[in-house]
Amino acid sequence: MLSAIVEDYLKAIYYLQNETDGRVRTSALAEYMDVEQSTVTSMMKKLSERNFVHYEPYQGVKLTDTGVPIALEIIRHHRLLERYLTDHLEYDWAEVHDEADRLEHHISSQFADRIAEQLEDPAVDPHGDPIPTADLDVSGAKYEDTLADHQVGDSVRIERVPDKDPALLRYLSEHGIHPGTVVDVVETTSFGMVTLDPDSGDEPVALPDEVARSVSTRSLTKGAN
Amino acid sequence: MLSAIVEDYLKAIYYLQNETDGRVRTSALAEYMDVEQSTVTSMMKKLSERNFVHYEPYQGVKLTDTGVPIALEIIRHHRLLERYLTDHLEYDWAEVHDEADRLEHHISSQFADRIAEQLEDPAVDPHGDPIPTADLDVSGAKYEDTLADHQVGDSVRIERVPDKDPALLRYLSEHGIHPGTVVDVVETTSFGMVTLDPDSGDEPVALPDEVARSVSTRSLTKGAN
DNA sequence: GACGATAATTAGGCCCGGCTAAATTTATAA
DNA sequence: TTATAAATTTAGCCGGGCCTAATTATCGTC
Ligand SMILES: [Mn+2]
Ligand SMILES: [Mn+2]
Ligand SMILES: [Mn+2]
Ligand SMILES: [Mn+2]
Repeated sequence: MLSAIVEDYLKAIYYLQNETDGRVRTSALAEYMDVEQSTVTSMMKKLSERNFVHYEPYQGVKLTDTGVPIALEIIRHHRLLERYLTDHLEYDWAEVHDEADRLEHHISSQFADRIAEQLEDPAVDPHGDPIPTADLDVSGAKYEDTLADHQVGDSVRIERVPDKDPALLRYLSEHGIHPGTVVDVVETTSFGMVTLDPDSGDEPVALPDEVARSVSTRSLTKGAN
Repeated sequence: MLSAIVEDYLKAIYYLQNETDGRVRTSALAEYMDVEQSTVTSMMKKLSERNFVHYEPYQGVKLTDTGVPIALEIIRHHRLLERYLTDHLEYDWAEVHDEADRLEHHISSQFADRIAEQLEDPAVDPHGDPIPTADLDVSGAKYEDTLADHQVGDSVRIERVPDKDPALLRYLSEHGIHPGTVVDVVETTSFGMVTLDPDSGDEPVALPDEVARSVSTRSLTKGAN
């Protein structure tokens, strides 16, 4: 019915419209999908034709009520697969993304349901991203702040890390940073660096601001300054 | 690198050339792949171009030494997946074929190796077909005779059943026929019917000759007539 | 309010994997 | 040996998903 490519476009639009909180621009999609803008334009016309998106020339696109559940279904597949690969097939969390990104389009919903059952309906994937339920509810796990939003001295719990960069994931895991890890913010600099001290006893870790902004957190205690 | 379609053609050629023991004809491939003959012709030219097959116009094709391991790799994926789906994900053996036929093209070799490890390197899939080893050795499990080759009174063990027809698989499993089942041949008719009496105590089962010819067996004891 | 930079779309083309209809080759049988 | 039937290939087309180059729209700035 739907090609893997079409599904990937819908998923990309879903992500981007939740980030920018509005219409998704052709340029943003082209960058995200790693194709030329003209390719995006022609694809948007087709998706619009099929009623998956609202498309206004020169103004960007937005998923329709038909498009959203398709995107969510694929995201459910993706995150369940990541969870399954790490929990049952000994994958490292840095390896799962690519495998899940292919398989998400080819497993049946029966397959998804079976692995969900074996995993006992997990709420989040290995990177802390919420897994939509079987009826595509995604209300759980809205992360508000990030590592970049805290003050020196704050104690915070890591909730979610970006899942697409294996090098970053390996770096984080080498320094004991996972969803669930509690860290103290020990330093922030004017030139864009955040230093964390994990409660686990691991050595302090330094992260550039851009990374810090992509790591979701929950505030535990405010620092005493 | 290789499209799922190309992989399916190579797999089909592999099957057909082992059945007919020679060149695979355009018509046979067209039938098997459910496409027009002209489609097969143009695909054979491309596969030949890429050195996956020897193609002689009007004479059919044969896999090259480059083509064979590609086919075997996919067959390995297919059969490992079938085994995994039945053993670890509660699939019925009648359901696994379609799922495996899609996923075989999209799992990494890492994925294949991990499930092989979990299954402890199984020799055969749920239908009794041999699973090529990681280095693509397929010397194990060569089945010589079929249900149609036996005499009334013979006791035989079922070794392998055809895996593509869910209705047949359901019928067989309802009558207690699986690889490993031992049955007595109790009747053969001139109008193409074989009747079996399972040792398990299940009721006798009747099968048309064409099905009987597709069920591989091992002879245990000759009947006393 | 017009101008230039930037973003987006259009035009036209390529490769893939299908199709139908028309040749052409091979096989069969008189 | 030759005619006919059957199998196969060729020719030409289509949709999907990509590209480059050319055109057009939008937006921030003077
Ligand atoms: Mn994907
Ligand atoms: Mn993830
Ligand atoms: Mn397949
Ligand atoms: Mn099988």
